[in-house]
Amino acid sequence: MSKVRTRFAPSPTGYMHVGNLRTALYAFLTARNAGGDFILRIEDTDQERLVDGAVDIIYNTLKENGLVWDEGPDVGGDYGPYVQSERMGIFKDYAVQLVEKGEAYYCFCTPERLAKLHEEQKAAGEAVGHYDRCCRELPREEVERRLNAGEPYVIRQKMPTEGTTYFDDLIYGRVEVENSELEDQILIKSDGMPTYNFANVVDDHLMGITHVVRGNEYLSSTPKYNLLYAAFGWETPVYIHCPPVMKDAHTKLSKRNGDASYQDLVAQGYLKEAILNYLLLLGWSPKGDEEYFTLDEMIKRWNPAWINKAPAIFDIVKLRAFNAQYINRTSDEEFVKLARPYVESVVKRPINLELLCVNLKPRCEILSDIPARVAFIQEMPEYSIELYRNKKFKTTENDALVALEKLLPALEAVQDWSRQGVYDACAPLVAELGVKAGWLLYPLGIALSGMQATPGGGTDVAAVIGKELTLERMRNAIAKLRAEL
RNA sequence: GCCCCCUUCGUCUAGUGGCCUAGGACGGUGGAUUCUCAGUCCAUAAACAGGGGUUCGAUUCCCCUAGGGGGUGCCA
Repeated sequence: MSKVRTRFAPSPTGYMHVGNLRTALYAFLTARNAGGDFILRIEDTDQERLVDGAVDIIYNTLKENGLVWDEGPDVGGDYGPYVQSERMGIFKDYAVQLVEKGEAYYCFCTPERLAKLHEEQKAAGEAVGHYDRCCRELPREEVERRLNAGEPYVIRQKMPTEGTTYFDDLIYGRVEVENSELEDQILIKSDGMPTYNFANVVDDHLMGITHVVRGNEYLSSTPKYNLLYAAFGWETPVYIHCPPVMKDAHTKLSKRNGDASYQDLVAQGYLKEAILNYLLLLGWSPKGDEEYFTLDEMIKRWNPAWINKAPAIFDIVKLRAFNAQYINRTSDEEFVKLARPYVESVVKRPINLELLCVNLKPRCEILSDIPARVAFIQEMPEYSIELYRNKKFKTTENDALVALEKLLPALEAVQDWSRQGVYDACAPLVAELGVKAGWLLYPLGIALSGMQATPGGGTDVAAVIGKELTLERMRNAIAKLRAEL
C-alpha cells in the first residue's frame, strides 16, 4: 500500500474558524498516525474572499499548534505549486483529455440561453438548474467550426444517464445516487479557468492525495468526483467527510454570525493546547475514558473511523473547563509568564507576583479573567461594609471591626512579610480569642480588597500587596467601619 | 421541488442484538475540606425523536413519519 498523504486546503479568508482547525487536525492526524505526509494547499482562487495577510494566519495557526506540513507553498515539495492560483494553467489540458475520451464535451450555450432555460424549468415545475444537454451530441465538425470561429465555450462533464453511482465514505459508509440526478457539470469555465469541482479532483490526484479529509458539505458532490476519477482512469482516494461544527442546533459556526475564530479565542486567553484538545473531542472520541492528550498522544490514539456522523455544537462552557484544566496543569513558573501581561495591564504597583499567581492559577478559567480579579490591588473599589457579614463564621460588621483592631498591631510588628510570616502573626490571636481562623482573617481580605472573593485568603492578599499598603488599607478599613457603624 | 446525510442525558459522547437497572466528561444540584472565593474529593438528578416491523430478545437491523443539516452555480 502506498504512503498515506492527506491535505488541508483552506481558503485564505483571514479567519481561521475552529471547524477549519479541526479539519486540519483530523487530516494531520490521519497522515501522521499512518506515518504519512501532510500537505498544505492554499485555495486562493476566490478573489472576492481574498484578504491580505490571510495566508500568514493559516501558517501561524498550524505552526503554533504543531500541525507541521511536509509540503506546502513555503516549503515546496515534489507536487507543486501548492498555491492554487499558480496551477490555473494545468487544468484545461486535462479537460481536453476527457473530451477526447468522450467523457466531456464543448458547450457553446450562452449564459442568456441558460437563464431562459432555468426560467422555463421553473415555470414547468421541473428541477431548476439542470442543463438540458443541448450541446452534448454536437457533430464533431460543428464543434471544430465554432471553436475555430472563436465562439466562447465551456467544457462539461458527460454524466451517465442511467444506473447509479456510489462512493464509500469512511464515516458515512456507502452513499449512492441515481445518475439521472447528475448534471453535466462545467469543468472549464468560459474564461478558461477550471471550476472548483474540477480543479479539486485534479489537484488531489496530481498531489497523490490518498485520503481526502473535508467537511460533509461535499457529500453530495462526491459521486460526481468519483465519476471524474473513473473517467480519467485514476484511483479514487479514501473519503473522510467530517460533520460540521455548529453554533447551535440550527446554524453553523461562522464568521458571518460573528462567532469567535481560533485567533479570537487565543486573544481571549484560551491556551492553544486546550483549544486543540477540545476540538479533537468535538466529533471524535477515543476508545476509553481519557480526555486529555498531547499532540503525540493524539497521533498514537487516532483512528479516523471513530469520527462521529452527527453535527457537534461548539460548547464554550466545556472549552472553558478544558482551559481551566490546562491552566491548572501548567507549572508555577510557566503560569507567571502567561499571567504577567494580564496582571500588569491593571496593576502598576510593586507586588509579589509569584505568590499572586499561585493563588490565581486555580481561580481563572481563561487568562482574561485575571484583570477583574486583581484590579483591587491597584485601587480599592467602593464597597459596602455589609460585605463583612458572613454566615459561615457568623460574623457582623462589629466583629470585623474587633478583628481588624486586634490584627493591626500584630501585623505592624511582623518582620518577615511572607504569607507564612503574616499567618504566624495571626495564629496566636486566633487561639487567644478562641475563634475560627476565618472569623479573624475573613475581614482582613475584605479590608484589603473591598471584595468577597479574592485570589487567596486574607494573609495571601496581605503578602501579595506588601506591608505598607496592607497597613494603610487596614487603617482605612477601620476608619470606615467606625464612621459607618 | 428533487437528491444526499443526520437524530443517545442541557452539551460533547460510549454503545455495532442479550454485558444496558444505558457508561464517561462538561455543566447542574447536594455534601466534605481550606483564612474568602476557587480548587480538590465524594454523592446525586438527567437521554435511546415517534410509530411500525424483524427477532426468543432491540439503543443497536429494516420501513415509515417528524425534526434538523447539506447539495442542487461559468462560488469555493
